[in-house]
Amino acid sequence: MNMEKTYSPAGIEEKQYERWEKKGYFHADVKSGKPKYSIVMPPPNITGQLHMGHALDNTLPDILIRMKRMQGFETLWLPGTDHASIATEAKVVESLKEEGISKEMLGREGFLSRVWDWRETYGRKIVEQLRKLGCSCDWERERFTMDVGCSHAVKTVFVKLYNEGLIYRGNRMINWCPTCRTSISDAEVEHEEQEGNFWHLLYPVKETGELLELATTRPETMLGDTAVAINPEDPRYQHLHGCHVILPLIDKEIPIVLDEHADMEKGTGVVKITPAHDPNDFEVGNRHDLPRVRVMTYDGHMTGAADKAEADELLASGRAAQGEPEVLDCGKYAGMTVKEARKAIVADLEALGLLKEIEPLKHEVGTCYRCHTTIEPMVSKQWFVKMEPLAKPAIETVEKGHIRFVPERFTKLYLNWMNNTRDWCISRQLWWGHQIPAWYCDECGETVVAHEAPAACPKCGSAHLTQDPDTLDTWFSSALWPFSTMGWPEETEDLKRFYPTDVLATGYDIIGFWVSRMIFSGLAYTGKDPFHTVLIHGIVRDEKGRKMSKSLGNGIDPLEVIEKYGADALRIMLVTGNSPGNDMRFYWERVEASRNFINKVWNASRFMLMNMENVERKPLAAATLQDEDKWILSRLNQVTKEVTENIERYELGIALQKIYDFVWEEFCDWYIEMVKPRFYGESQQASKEAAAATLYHVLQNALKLLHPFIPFVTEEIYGYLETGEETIMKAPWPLYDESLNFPEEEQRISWAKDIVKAVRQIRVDMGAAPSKKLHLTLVSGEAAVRESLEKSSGFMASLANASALQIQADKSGIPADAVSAVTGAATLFIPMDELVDKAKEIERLSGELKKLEGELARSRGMLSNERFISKAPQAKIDEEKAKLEKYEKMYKEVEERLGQLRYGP
RNA sequence: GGGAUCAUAGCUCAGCUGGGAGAGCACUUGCCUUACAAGCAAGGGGUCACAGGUUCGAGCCCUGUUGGUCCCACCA
Repeated sequence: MNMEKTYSPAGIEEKQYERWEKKGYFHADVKSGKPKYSIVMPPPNITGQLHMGHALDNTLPDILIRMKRMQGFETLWLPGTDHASIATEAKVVESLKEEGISKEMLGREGFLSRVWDWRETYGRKIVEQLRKLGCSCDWERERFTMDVGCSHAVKTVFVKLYNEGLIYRGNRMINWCPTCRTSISDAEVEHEEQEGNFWHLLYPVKETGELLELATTRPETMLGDTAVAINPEDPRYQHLHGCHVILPLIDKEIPIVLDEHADMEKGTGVVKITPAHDPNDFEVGNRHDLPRVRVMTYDGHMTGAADKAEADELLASGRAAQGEPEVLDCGKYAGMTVKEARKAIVADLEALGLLKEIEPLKHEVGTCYRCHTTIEPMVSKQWFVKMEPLAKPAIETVEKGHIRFVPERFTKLYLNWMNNTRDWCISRQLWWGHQIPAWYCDECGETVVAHEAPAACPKCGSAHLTQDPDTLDTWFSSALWPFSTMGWPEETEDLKRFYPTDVLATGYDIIGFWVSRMIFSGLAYTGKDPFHTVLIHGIVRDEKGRKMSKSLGNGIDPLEVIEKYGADALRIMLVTGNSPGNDMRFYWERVEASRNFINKVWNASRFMLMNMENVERKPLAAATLQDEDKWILSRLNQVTKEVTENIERYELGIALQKIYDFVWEEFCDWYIEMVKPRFYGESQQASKEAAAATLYHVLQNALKLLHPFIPFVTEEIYGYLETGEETIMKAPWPLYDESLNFPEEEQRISWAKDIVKAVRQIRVDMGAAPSKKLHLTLVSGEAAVRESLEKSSGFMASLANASALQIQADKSGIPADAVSAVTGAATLFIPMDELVDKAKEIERLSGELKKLEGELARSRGMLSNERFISKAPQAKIDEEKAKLEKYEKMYKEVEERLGQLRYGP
């Protein structure tokens, strides 16, 4: 036995992980006859480092997988990484910028080769970091969202949905990010409250000459107005039905249309309609067949003559898709940024007397989730997934309970998302990602959607076709992750064996992005729910409760934690005191506390091993076990049951708390202390062997229960146990065993513990030095109790530091001025050498009496309540009666003792 | 505007189906006792946000109020 006094994880963790991996413990065998249990890892982006979110994301499934593996399941935890198109592309563009290169300079192919280099570096890095965390995933099955298999799945789905009419291309309102220069989906738009203005503009009415007042938050879009809407019911404007307004600045005549969208309650009840730049207006435009006029370029400037010419040419060629917007030459405003144009247009309107007022207004503005640039709604030709038919079964499967969210409240969030989802814009104007498998004929404009580039246009026979330059939304491939990683659409062995998966563990922030899309995809393409349970966790925040972010610089690097305290400590920290779906804060003190617990486990093991050096290791034999042995075995047995149930219910924090308390308090603070006299004193060999066997059994099983949480240290210790097993990873999970319940011994040990605690308290109250040996006398009128206490006398004397312990039936021979205390089992007396302060002792006992009075009042109150007696369950009533009896007995004892002190015996 | 969630010890949080308020850290006191000072022992500290209700019994269930956080939403 050469264990260090304190456990230091450095070196040990690497060593153990390397061994596990080399031995193939993580690898799932398709052919084994065991029941399967599978989880796919939420693939981390290859954009950078492992962060706390990843650490949590992967600690939770690792706990589940490790337990299931020990329980005898064939476990597959499938890891991988995500190409993260928009985020990665931005990162690489940024890094190129430092070299003074733009992606355009490299060209598409050159750029992509740079991104693949990036992927090589960072993809590898993050996978290494997951290893450091201790993740027991099957690296032989590692996948990447852009590897051949996943790409094949993506193309298959795209072609299939296109042929079914569920994927279409068209001119629709989309969210445009001028910074990322791509469209993004509705899900990727975040709403931020911003200070803005409500500009009240005046538009002259052609027929009546009056000035019609309307309010807008975006005056710069007015050049693209193609109508003004009023509510058909609005009494104020009945006379304007069928009239027109003259759009100021460009003197263009546009109609006044009647539409429900104009809310009579809001503003002046008049709304300007800009179909090309506002989602509502787009709809109004459709209803009234209004032209769409685009006034902004894709990089956020006002359009000019060149933009118009380009668009006109496209329109004239007849190749523009239906609904292609016209483009306006904004004249003097052309080329201005949106911000500049707003200023200029407002100034010009004011000069014309057409600005009535500026009303300050707080309003929600859509921003890009990546760069927080204000989103420009635009009409643009993009690819969309028709959501309604796909969403329906995905809603049903959750409503029917086939897929369960933990905690349950997230079901609502999911359903809300699914019920309100609109068609999903999946095309991105990016290079990094799955290029859309659609080709357009250069001659006739025909669209061909296929796995491979077509040799010739099926319509006109031309050999000149060009692939759509756009790529797919990252989440399009993520949605297929649970099955694309297992070889789908091929009917692979893996797919048959491990799909559907069991649990998906992820943060609540990506339920909409990812979870919902996996569910509808799984149902649509495989006909199966991709998993039965979604385990939702919260966000790891900093100690002030803020989100960890790069811009705040408050992020804690998990690797730094691992370096300083070990992965085990980090894992405990992430699990303790946390419940599913709730956020948590990161505290270094909590990491430290976790590390301390690990060290405690380490030292308990050291204690056992040191003492077992001279004792033969024998199996547990009921005949030789003492009360305290049975007590701890009984406790372990219950903890085993509870912990297993808690983990199976995903209550990992509770499970860990229970083992933690068991190991630290019951096992270390009590049992080990109880057992010391048996090893150090002159006990029988059989007693030592029983203690050793118990220690060994309890420790071994506690280590197993702990292993899913702290895999490294438990494996390291397990190695010292000489179990004959190769690894704790595959050791059988402890089972609850009815025959190891010892309720009587538990009762007796609890009596003994109460007595020890009472003595310790007296010692402190009386200011007796801890080193001072005491004479302890226990008095109980019941023979059975005396017999029981007799059996515990060895450790009681030791734990109470008594030089002599006497157990008797009455108070004979006890000095009158002895200090005393009353416990449930016995009254105890300690004669003090020094004169005891009588008044102080009376005060102490009076305090006790008062506490007991309180208990009695409570108990009697309950039992004298007729309705309690008639309505409460009998067990509860009996329990209360037993308590009352006990307290009455104790009260009598204390009272008697006080009488003696006050008036003499 | 809709929805969710939280309010428990000085701080951060547990508290599972309602049956005598818990942990970690911090604090006080005393201990280097041969597993561990990353430790041991003892202790202080809570009208479980507020107001009602259901119940024999409420931190837990119901209603409302206040305050905080978050999500969703096409309010010009």
